[in-house]
Amino acid sequence: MPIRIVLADDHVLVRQGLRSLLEREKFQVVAEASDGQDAVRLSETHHPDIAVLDISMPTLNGIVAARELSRCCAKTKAILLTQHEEDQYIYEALEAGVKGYVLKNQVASDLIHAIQQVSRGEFYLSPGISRAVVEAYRSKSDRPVDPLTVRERQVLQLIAEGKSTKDAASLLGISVKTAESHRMRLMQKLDIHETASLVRYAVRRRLVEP
Amino acid sequence: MPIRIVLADDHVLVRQGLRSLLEREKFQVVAEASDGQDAVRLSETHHPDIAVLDISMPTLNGIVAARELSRCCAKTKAILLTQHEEDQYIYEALEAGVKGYVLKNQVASDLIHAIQQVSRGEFYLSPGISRAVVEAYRSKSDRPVDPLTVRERQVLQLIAEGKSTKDAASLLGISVKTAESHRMRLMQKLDIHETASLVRYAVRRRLVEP
DNA sequence: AGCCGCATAGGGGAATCCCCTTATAGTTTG
DNA sequence: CAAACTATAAGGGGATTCCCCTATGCGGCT
Repeated sequence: MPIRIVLADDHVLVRQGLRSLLEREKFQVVAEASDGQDAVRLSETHHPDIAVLDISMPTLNGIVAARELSRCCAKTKAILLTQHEEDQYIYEALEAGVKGYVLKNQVASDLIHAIQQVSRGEFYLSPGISRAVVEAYRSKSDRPVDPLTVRERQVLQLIAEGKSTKDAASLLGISVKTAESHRMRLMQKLDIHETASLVRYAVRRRLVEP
Repeated sequence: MPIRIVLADDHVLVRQGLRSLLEREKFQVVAEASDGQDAVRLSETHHPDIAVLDISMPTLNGIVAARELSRCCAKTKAILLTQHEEDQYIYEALEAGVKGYVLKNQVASDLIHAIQQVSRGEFYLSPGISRAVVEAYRSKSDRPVDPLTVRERQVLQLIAEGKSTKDAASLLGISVKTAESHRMRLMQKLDIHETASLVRYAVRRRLVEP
């Protein structure tokens, strides 16, 4: 029985390329998602062994999606794909229950190994980020976490992507007033008072691409 | 005789995914490059029919590399890959002699078509950017690296810094309504309709720090 | 001379943002 | 268990954004 995979990346072309790679290795890609919410939804449906998640995705980024997955689909193990190796989110990723962390500027065999290793219940980290992991753990005590809750971060990401509060609400399946509440509270927490600064904050935090 | 291709993208994983896709379609990938200089060098060596170039690459970005190619390897036709639907990129790309322009959030068949069409000597543009191309050709005489006027850029910067239109107006010593006019016109020019996207644009253009 | 882009300025209106308040229910933590 | 935090929802209201529209004066180009 082949290893079953859900594949999430917002670039269709990249996604199909990865799919082609994985299928060549006899993995079974049971579903593709172009955003975090889809990735979670499809994982709930298909119960794959592995979810390969790009970090920068609309609606839910890969880390938040991984956190969701560890709640709703404990069987599914998340492997994150990322472009940047100076990623300060490695810590959060590990905290979110991610089992593998693969850099996009590694060779394909790296992802293959990651999938095999993770599906055996082990961890996998791309070469070159071990240092970053150590860094992350070292500064664990004085880590500059942003004080936001998961929900607030979701709302923030959608706002920064250019969605209105109303759009964000319907995308998250909550009331407009609830979304407004989240938005207001996160702005209070961050001591930010306009959308513009909010967006710059989100860009700094790599919640969205500039 | 298969169509011979040089493939350039700084993310190895993405590159190998694309290669897998292309080889499935019986194209022959004769070389891979992880930056623009390599792409040019390898094209000089292998004289491929097509060079598939990611736009964002180290040393030489895809557009500059395409310009080099049109000088040194006239036979090789450049196809650009990009994430963003940025109008001014398209303009620069066409000026650089690019024959195809494919968005990463298009399906793989789009790239396949692009390669086939371009190798036949035609142009190929991903659906959804034709409008931008028309725009680009319409204003062919002046080169809008950034299509904004000085005043519009000033307003944009202040907006992106978190100032309200009113604040921007008083900082520039003009009427609120004038500032609003500038703001509206620059948003029209950029085809942007919310503050958030405006801020991300300003960050990309390095008008403000994220 | 006439057209065009640019900066200036304003009217008006619908939608959205920003911020205040209150309230309930569930979870986590001390 | 109580306290704290979180997610949910809602009412209200002033400020701002977003997008129409018109209009004037200035400089440059053909």
